[in-house]
Amino acid sequence: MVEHTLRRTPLSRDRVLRAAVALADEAGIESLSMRNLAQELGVVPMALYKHVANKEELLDGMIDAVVGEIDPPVPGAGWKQAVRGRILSARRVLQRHPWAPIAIESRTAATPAVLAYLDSMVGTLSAGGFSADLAHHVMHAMGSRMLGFSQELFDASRNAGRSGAAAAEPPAAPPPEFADRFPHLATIATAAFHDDASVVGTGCDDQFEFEFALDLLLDGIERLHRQGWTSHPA
Amino acid sequence: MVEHTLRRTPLSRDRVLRAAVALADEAGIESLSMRNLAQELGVVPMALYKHVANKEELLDGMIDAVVGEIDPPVPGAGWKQAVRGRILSARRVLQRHPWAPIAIESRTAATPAVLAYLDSMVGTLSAGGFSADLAHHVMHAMGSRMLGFSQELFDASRNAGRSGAAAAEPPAAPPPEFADRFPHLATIATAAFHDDASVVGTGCDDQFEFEFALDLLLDGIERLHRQGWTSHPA
DNA sequence: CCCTCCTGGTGTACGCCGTACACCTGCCCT
DNA sequence: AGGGCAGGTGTACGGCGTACACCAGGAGGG
Repeated sequence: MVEHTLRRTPLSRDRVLRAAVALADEAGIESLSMRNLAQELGVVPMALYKHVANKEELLDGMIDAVVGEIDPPVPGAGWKQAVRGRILSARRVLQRHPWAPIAIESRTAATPAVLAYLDSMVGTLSAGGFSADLAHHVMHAMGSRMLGFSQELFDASRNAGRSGAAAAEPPAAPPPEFADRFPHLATIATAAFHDDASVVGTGCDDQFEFEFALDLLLDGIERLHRQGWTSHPA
Repeated sequence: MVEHTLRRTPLSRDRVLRAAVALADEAGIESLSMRNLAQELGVVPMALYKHVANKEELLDGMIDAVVGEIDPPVPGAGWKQAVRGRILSARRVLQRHPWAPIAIESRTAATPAVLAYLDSMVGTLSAGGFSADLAHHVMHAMGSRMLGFSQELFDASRNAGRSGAAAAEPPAAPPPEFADRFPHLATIATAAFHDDASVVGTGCDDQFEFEFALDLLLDGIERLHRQGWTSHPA
């Protein structure tokens, strides 16, 4: 029975969560089923339920795991650099786990790790002299961007298809009638000075666009903060 | 056989789509199954497949239907008012169809109506004197907010529970340990000057927060536009 | 006038999903 | 030695999307 006792390290909530994250990373969130996950762990599906209550809780655990990967705030910097740096770290994390945005958005309530992250973000703001009032609105305004979401309308990276980093197929040249039906989109798409201009949502430098929006927000926030904004601006 | 021939108006793609939207509106997107929808229409599930290719295409059709509800741009105004007004209209539409954000986000590619909407938005910008370059970044920066998404981290309105407008249960008072674990969040939550201060994500004036973020972006954009921003700012 | 074809609704069936529930096994503690 | 319990197992149920074969009944041509 040696083979039997050595066959595998016993399951644990942690091992389940880690395997789930790995599976979602490499096969896409849509192939994360309790059955697939169990198979991956060499175990029968129902065994998982001894370690997570149900699939919802499994997802919550996965989210907490990835949110925990986000860098802690750098201590020295001012609020703006601290917030900016942390959000960019969050973005890096989410890029390692492309399923996470969908998973987080689909949850209705926040998980502990997410709350802790947001709490620390608010802490950075108050340390920077923000009123609770302004900090509150800022948190809302940043919304899910706070967690590194690019929240594009069509997010190519969100395909979550199989094999994770598999070569995204060449953007499938825009059909010729595209320019006729959507002339303005065609204009800004072909005016995409970055590397290659192909179709909307591709040929863009995602990182640039993300920082563009982030800095637009941060600059606006800084301005409000400096002029001591309070609930009745104009 | 009169009863038979009169029994119902025949199905059509349009009737299917309309019924699907209605069902999702009142019962939540999670109870929109081909089977439920068929039952609602007094028809066997497979009958639907004579009018939509599959569930994906059904969702696309639904999205196009609701995006089509968004007001056309008001002709007289400047770009800023035009964009602002249209986005607020989009938001009103999405509030009538709380399932739509989830549905739109879950799609990987844009549908025709969405493209048309975005195209017209870009048109407004170029008419306002925006370079293709800046207009491009602006579209990215606005992201899904363009369609009226509030894109909060935890969006209470996104519960999509049964019976649509059913009374959201009283916010379930924040557990006492909340303030200990997340002191900063507790601060901005209880400092929620709006009507009632209860827990993060509630007791906030959603409309106010949406416009706050929207104007933060629009003001920043206006500033860039006025100073003739181009790809190399600082 | 009949026959044929086509459009659109039907019935059955398959393979996937999450998970309830009863069961069994082997270890730890007394 | 024996009892309890943590943790892995097997079976089963109801729901999902949808493939595929079928059939009714009206339209159109001979």
